[in-house]
Amino acid sequence: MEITINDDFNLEKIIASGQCFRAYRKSDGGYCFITGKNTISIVECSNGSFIMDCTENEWENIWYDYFDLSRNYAQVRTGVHHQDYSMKRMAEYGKGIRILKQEPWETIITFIISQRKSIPAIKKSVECLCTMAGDKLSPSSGLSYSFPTPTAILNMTPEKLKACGLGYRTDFVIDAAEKVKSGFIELESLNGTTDAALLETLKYIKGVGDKVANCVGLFAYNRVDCAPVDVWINRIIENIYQGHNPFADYEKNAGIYQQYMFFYAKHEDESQWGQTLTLCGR
DNA sequence: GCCCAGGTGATTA
DNA sequence: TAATCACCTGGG
Repeated sequence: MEITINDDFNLEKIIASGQCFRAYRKSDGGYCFITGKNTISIVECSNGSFIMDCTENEWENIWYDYFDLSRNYAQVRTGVHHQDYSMKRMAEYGKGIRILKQEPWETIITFIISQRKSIPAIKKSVECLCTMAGDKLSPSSGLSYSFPTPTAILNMTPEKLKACGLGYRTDFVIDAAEKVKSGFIELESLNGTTDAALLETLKYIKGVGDKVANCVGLFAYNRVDCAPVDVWINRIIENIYQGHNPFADYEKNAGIYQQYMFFYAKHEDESQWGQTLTLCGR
């Protein structure tokens, strides 16, 4: 089907904004995403519309929410504080990014794995888990396996988990699987909780601290006021905001601004930050 | 071969 | 509360 999207929607930036670890750009220029057992391939046309290999029904029931299409990001970008020139610049730089609504279970595990790892290493570990313990999907896209369930993870031996490069995170992943499988943590029912309760519950899992919990809140539960702070965000706060965390001033959409900031920090050469941002006024 | 990567939890003062 | 440190492993 073909569709026109009248809002920020840049697949390249969405993938490069570090919120998902399995989506990728195919050699034919199409972009492939996966959630649960559903995969989609999207091609952008020269006239700005998009062609996807799914039915209208699948688009409306799965992908519309996955890409957070009910939110107007162009409008969100106008919410930058008048005097915050740096943020204005970063939001413009990251225009097209959207906050994906991913599977909570997969998001928990992938972000536990992400600690102290480079992005290529994270992707490799995640694909290894899927290949070893995920369900085989009908071919058509390059993603052949779903993300393994808690039970499937627990059926792997610790040795096999370690073979995916999990290292000391192996115990964390097992702990997460046990807490979810046993029902100690009910991922579905967390949808109705407050942010504070959600983060607190997630942090019962070993290896889930402030940063990972906020990532899960933002990228799986669509809590766009959650603003995870990692080393890249910290570099901007130290170098541009003189140690003051600006997200306190952006309450309800803080997580979206955080994502613009992360994308900027990650992709704009650090030697340019001062010129592009600080000299922009303030 | 070295350094460090989208953090966290334990330990110490 | 705040600061310090070890931690598996692999990519650059």
